[in-house]
Order: sequence, then structure tokens, then C-alpha cells
Amino acid sequence: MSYTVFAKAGDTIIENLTDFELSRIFDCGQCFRFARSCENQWTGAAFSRKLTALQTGDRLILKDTSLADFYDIWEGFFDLKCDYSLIREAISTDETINEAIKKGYGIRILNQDTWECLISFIISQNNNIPRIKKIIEALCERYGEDMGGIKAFPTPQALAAVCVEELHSLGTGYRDEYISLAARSVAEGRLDLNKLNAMETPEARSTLLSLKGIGGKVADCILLFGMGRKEVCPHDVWVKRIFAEKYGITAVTEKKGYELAKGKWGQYAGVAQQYLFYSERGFS
DNA sequence: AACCAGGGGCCGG
DNA sequence: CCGGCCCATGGT
Repeated sequence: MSYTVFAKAGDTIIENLTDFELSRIFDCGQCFRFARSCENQWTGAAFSRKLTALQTGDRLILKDTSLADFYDIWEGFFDLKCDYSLIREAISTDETINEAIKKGYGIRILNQDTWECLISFIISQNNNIPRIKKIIEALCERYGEDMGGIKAFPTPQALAAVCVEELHSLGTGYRDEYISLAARSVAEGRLDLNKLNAMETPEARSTLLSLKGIGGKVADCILLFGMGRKEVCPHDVWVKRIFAEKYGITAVTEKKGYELAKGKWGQYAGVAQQYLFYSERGFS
């Protein structure tokens, strides 16, 4: 993984990328704030920055982005320092996963903001991706700071100040209370996200589970997508289906699924999950 | 230990 | 047009 980076006319350009397909990265259900704005071009926001990214082959253009922002924000966000060829090799244990890897080549696990992930995946429970996006956009539009054409994800303080009824009116449904409680918990310092990030995965997971509206599945999504824990394998319905159909687990319990994922893919079980999720859902 | 509610978009029949 | 299904969880 040796890409080259340079600035040109206010943009940052990255060349010689491998294991990088923008459309798969943004269309595999890990991130809800980026939308296709043109052929091969995606626009969205993360870490209170706007980003328009355009990929042609192994070349990526980050529009109106300084080198400083690339190294501070986007290099980490896109997980560019991680060599996915090593991961693919490590998780290549059987024909099912190999096929999924082939279909999902170029997927990367984004390193997203923990707070944004916390709220986004509370919203994701028992929900579909178009509606999840719609709710998150409504939250950003109303309570996020303007960044010139796009709003940042609202701060914990901003969401904590909103009453439950108003959150409900944005279409959050019964998740209104969960969002409100989580926001107040972070805003008031009872849940310290820096401390959470410093914890070992089991302790971090049980801390997340102590929040109302966060169960095993949502906690695992936050750990994987918002806390960089690639060993965590979220146990969603699609993966359960694959475990049942391809790996012969009858009555797929959470416990059995974790054992399978840990045994087969170890420290990269979460990455394997994304390939499987992507291929089974049949995006693209 | 099984249900069941809670919202709404989407999709197949 | 409608019923089942969603990257589930809490409550009973």
C-alpha cells in the first residue's frame, strides 16, 4: 500500500490506491451521510468537514481539500494506512467469503466519528437505509452547524437541548427517547467518549450496552465503524442468513455467530462481515 | 422464554 | 394496494 499524495489547485490528489472503491465504501451501509453527486463522485460530511470525493481508477481527488486536512482527517477516515490485501488474505478461509471478497473488492471500514456513529446506529435499529439517511439528514439540517451547502452532524450539546417530541417529529419513531438519553448522557459527561475509546473492546461494549436503545448489534456497529475495532462482527439479519445458509448454523444465536466469526476470521471478523453483508444484500 | 409495540419507507405479489 | 420486512431493543 504505497499511494502518493499531492496538492493541485486547492484539491488533494491521491494516486496509486489499491483496495479502494468509493462507491462500495459509501454504499455498503456503514456510513449514511455521503451521497452520489455525479458519476464516480460522492459528497458528504464527516468530522465537521465537507467533502466531495471523485475517483477514477486508482486515483482519488478530494475537492477543495488541503493537504493538512487530508492528513488530519481523511487519511484516517478512509483507513488508507491499512493494507487490505493482508486482511483479504487473512480472512480468505472458504469459498463463500472468497466470493464475497471478489464482489466487494474495494470496500474499506471507515474510521468514523464515535459520537456520530453512536446516534446513527441507534437510529438504524429495525430500520431501512433510506429512512436512516432521511432521519440523519433531518437532524443535521436542523441542529448541525452550516459548512457552506452542507451541515455538520449535530454536537451532543445541540441534540441534548432538543425535546423528545421534536425528535419524534423528525420521523425517529420510538427511537426518539434513545437519542435524547444518549445525547444528554454524552453532553453531561456521564458517558465520556474519549474514555470509551481508550477501553478494551469487551469493556467498551458493555459500557455501550448500558445505554437504553443499544443492544448487541448496535454496540457492535459503533465499535466497528466508529471505534476502529475490526475484530467486532455485527450480527445483523443478512449475516445471520449467510451463517445459516452457507455455514450450516441452525437457529443462529448471537453466541454461535460470534464463535464462528471469531474462529474463522479473528481480528478481522468485522471486515469479513462487511464483505458478506455487501455481497448478500446485492448492492451495485 | 416467548411474544409484542413502535414508525415509516420500500418492495414484491 | 397491501402485507412483510428492515444493519433490534425494551418491556411484559
